[in-house]
Amino acid sequence: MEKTMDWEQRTLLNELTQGKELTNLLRKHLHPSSSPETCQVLLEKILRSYEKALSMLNWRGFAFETKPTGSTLESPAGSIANSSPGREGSDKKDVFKKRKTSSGWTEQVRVCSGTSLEGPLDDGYCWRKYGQKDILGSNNPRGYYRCTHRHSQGCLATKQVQRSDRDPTIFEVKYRGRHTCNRASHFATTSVPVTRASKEKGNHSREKQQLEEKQKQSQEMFLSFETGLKVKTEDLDNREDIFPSFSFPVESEVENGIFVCSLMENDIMGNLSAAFISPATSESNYFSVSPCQMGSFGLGHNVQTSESDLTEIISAPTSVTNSPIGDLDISSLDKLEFDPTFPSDNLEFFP
DNA sequence: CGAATTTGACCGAT
DNA sequence: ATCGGTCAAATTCG
Repeated sequence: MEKTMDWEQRTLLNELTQGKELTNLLRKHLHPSSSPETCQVLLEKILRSYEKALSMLNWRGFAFETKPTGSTLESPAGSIANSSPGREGSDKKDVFKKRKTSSGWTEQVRVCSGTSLEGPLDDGYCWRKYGQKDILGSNNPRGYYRCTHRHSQGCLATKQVQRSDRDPTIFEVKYRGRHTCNRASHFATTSVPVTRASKEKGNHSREKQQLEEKQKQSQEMFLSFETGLKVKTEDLDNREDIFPSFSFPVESEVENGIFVCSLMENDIMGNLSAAFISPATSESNYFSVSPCQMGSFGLGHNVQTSESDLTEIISAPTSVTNSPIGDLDISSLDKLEFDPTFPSDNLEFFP
């Protein structure tokens, strides 16, 4: 029975089941005799479970294909039957069907890689590359990444990274999905690495020209995001195919206070929706997330919202040792100043 | 040897 | 047929 489900379904089921069980537990603890802390903890867990489940649903666009469960059900990800490399047989996963893939990118970030041709710095999460594509009309290929903990924790976050055509020091990064993993990343371990200096893998057994493309993601994300980040977001999915805004007060587990960009993705559609997306077109709201000290420059600016998808662009000057990025226009930074008062480890939007 | 990347094929949408 | 996103076998990395 469960054998036949793919991991997504299992994860989803697990989360929901867990939510239910936890809720029951909570009910038992509702007596005055119980400690409020316990309840609090349970509550958090419950929320997290549901959050995760919701994000999965959101992610998959919601379209399940009710399938005669229990029988057959090919081998989705595990693959058993497909012995031949090219899978033409085509029993693929249709357990969940993807809905239009077009929209759904939550946000787009422009990242200026610090030193000349470094890769697109790390954002504090562990990503695993799962594809790369040449994009029509672009000179540079686009790389597709998903959270390393996808299978282990069911974390659905993904991102795509593409070097800007115009300015090769800039990477456009689009994030989608929210991290539900415990960002197992270290970051305490990296003791202010300043020099990644020689990352020269001397031997180029195969020199595709993409050595630059790789050798990025190392664990020094620290410097990367610490410069502060301004984000502007807006609704980007036509509400109709989005989840009927749910709202958990959720207040994000900001345990480490590492940057929290990801947190808005889902929230945008979910929690914050009511608050933020009203006049869909306006270019009004932005959040500013400025996790760390040192942010001495944070210029945000927005470019135009893209045609249909309204993913917008935010610029995140992340640089290592660099002066405030010059290439992004400084035109509109008056109003967006950096607010130093921002709590570093607890973000709360909403003025 | 396990984990991450590379890369061409597959697939859904257009 | 084309394009963008994903899969997964093969390959490389650590």
